[in-house]
Amino acid sequence: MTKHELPKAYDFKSTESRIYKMWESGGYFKPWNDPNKPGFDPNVEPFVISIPPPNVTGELHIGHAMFVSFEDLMIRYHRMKGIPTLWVPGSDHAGIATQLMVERDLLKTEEVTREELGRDEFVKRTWEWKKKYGSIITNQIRRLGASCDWDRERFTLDPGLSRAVREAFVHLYEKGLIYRGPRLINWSPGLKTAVSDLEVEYNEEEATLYYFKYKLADADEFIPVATIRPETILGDTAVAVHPEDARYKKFVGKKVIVPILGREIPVIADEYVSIEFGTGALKITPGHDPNDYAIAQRHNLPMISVLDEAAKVNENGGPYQGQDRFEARKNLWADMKKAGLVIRIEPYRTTIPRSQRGGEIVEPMISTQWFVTIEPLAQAALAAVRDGRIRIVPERFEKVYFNWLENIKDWCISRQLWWGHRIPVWYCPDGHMTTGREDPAQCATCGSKEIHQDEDVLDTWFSSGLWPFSTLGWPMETPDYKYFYPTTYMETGYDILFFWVARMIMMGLEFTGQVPFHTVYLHGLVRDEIGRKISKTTGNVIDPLVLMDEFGTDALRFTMLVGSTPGNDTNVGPKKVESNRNFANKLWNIGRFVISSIGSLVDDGRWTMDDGQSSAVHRQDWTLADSWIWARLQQLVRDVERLFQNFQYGQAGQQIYDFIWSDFADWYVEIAKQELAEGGARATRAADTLARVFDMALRLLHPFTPFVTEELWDHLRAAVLASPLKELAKDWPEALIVAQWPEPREPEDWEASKIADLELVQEIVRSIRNLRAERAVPPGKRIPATVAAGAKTALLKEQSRVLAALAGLSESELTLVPSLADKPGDSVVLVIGTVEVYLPLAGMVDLAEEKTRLEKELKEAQSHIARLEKLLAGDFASKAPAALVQKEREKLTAYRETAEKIKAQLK
RNA sequence: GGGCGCAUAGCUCAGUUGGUUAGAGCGCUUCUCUUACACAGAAGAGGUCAGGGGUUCGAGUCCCUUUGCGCCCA
Repeated sequence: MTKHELPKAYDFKSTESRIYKMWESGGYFKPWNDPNKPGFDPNVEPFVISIPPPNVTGELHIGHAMFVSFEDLMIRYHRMKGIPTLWVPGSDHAGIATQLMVERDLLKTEEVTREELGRDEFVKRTWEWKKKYGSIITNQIRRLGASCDWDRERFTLDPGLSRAVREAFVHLYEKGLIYRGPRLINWSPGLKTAVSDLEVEYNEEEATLYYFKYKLADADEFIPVATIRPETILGDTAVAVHPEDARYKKFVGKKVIVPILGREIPVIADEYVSIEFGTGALKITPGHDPNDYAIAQRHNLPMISVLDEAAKVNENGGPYQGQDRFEARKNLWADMKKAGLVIRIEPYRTTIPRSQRGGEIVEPMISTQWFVTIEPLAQAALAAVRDGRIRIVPERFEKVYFNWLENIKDWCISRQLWWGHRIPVWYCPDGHMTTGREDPAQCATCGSKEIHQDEDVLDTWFSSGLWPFSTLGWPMETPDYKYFYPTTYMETGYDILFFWVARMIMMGLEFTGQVPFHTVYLHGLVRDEIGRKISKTTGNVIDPLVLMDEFGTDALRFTMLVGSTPGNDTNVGPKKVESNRNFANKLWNIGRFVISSIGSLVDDGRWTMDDGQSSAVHRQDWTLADSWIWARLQQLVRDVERLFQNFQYGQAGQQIYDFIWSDFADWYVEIAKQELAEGGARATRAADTLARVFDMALRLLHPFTPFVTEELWDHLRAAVLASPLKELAKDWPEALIVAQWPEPREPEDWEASKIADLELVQEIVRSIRNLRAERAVPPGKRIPATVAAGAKTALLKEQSRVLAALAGLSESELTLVPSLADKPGDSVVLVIGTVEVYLPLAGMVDLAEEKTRLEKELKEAQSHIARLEKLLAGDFASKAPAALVQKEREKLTAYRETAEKIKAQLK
């Protein structure tokens, strides 16, 4: 392998799909311990994630990129740890979304509505649509590098998963936890279906408050009433006042007349009414308002529906029948004005319920629907988190979870759609209901053969709630179900904690008797570059495909993963992705250097391998730089492990990034260049360290940026195997994706001192570079230097080549001595701790300027001395941990020495 | 109304058992196409960690409070 084969810049376009195919065809995405295969060991605990199923006909958006990045990272990390790992992919039929999409398409291409086609034909067309477009999203998820086991891909309408839905429904029905009946529900007039409470969004908007008169039936008096929705007057069945309201007390028990319609309705007293709010009198429309519905139940009031399924006024609306709700509002109000019933209107801000899909105003309506009695399920779900069987990360979302489940309302699960799981209930002419795991041939009550199935389908979330176990075969006790269930992590956005996570927990406990997963990890939502919510109307949609085309998948993934904290929203924009593309390129070029260095080693047959690779003991022939980078790497491995255990993935990624760029590339590689130039054993050792460290860095980085690391590692492995270092790679597998994860080990004695020593070298180099830049010494010019290094003389002599190379010193003119009798004239002096560096910059030394500079440094040292003296004189010395106090004492000593040196210079 | 989060460099954000010189990316200034990388290297400027109070030897970090912004639930 020579560097000629590696292009100068990382070309993700020619790499990503090739690598993905290699992984997939190599079978790396499949768990190595598989209950369906010979040699299966049931005692090895697997790591399992079920994918949050995307809409089958949807297209990739930035939210998908987010969860895929996190889940793939979790999966790859555990896989590299040698744990049998399964990531179950799949998609969701997304009832409303898909049906709408197909309807829209049919209208456009064939100018036909679904009603014209009929149910069977429409469902057939939708399946065709699914077959045609259903793989788009999964292919896009592949592009993100997702290492799912595609052989286990599932779809919520698959026969197996449909059987699970059927079983779940029948189970709840037989247990008496499912019922059907007329209730006030949220109705979407545009979609002509019920939606659940969660699918309605409430936003404060500008509205109008209409004040009008409710005339008494038997007196020439009226009660003033205000409403936002005048058309609901048609459905009023009472006017309510507070029992203590002095203004209206006298009217309680009397009748008032519904405007225009002339119906008489009672005036009732109820504590719910607020005396201060509005006029203090409330019209009651139980058929179209949830609060009124509750009041009506307390007072046994009749309920009148005045709107039909398209939100047009029905036969109960008298002259307004057939008018749209907003049209009727206008006309009724005009008529009331003519009748002298209008008081006034005023602008008013209030919350308007809108459909999450489409944004139309949702109408509360009485409708016969199917419901799940949710309370008992919620109790079990509460207990599972309370007693720690399920952990939610970050923890604060537990509170949100508790609060929702403690106040939960029955779940409306029927939808007036055609695309979905049809409710498995049949009716006979007498209205008896029959359900069962198999389609019935006759009514279970009366034996009638004239039965027809319920027209409605189930809420898509009803099937999604079964996802972690239905995908593994439940209700069948399949080998997969027995081994892989319960799953391990549930990773998803906090926005679907109620929609999905809570329901999976409830349903998992109810149907399988087990928690569906042990840990819920909630990521934040993606926002745009300046923190705005992403929406089509704002026009700030971020297309992950565009970002991947421009910067590569690894760059996008790294952006998703790094710089965010669990449960907090993340801003994403091209700038960030670009800088991470640069990181991938940096890594690529480090790789080119490492690989070419290995490639140019001469095999003289004298190189023998060390014992152990990942936990290498400190070697006699290691240079300071070798020891330092190895010690830093061990620190990194420890930190990354700790951070992964705490779900601090972003922080872990940041540290790996910093290590690779700031330690390995900026310092070790630069030092290694000079050692490689020396040739012989020294060069081989440097190449050995380069190879070892780079190998480990690639392993650590792999879960974050799988493509570039895999590609580089393959080249690295080939290069090592073809070099005198070949022993190093003798246990490496054929692909990084299954390479062993670096395991942390306890710090060894030598590490701290080697790190400190190299840090001194770094400080000296930085000081010299700084001065060179300030004095505009030409970058390429090698300058002489004299160093009085005191106790550090031996160390710095050993590092003289490194110093010279990194600081641009002339090695032959570099003098290192413990101390100087006379300080060199016409030079600039740098004081670094106890080390003095003299740079004879002939003609560039301005004595006054030097004095100012040194005085400034002295002042800084003295301020530290003062601070530390004060600190150490106080309670700190007695109360703080001894090691810490010792550290501060050493610092003080060092500053004092520095100050002395500077003072001597100033004399 | 209840709950939660956020406020740190010009911008976007890290900083999780409290440890004394607060970091990154982008942007900015100066220099360099040095044989891995200009998608780069070197040097630099830039922060009273929203305000106030408290706990502590020690607070960006813990507690209370005020202000502003955002989200969720009703």
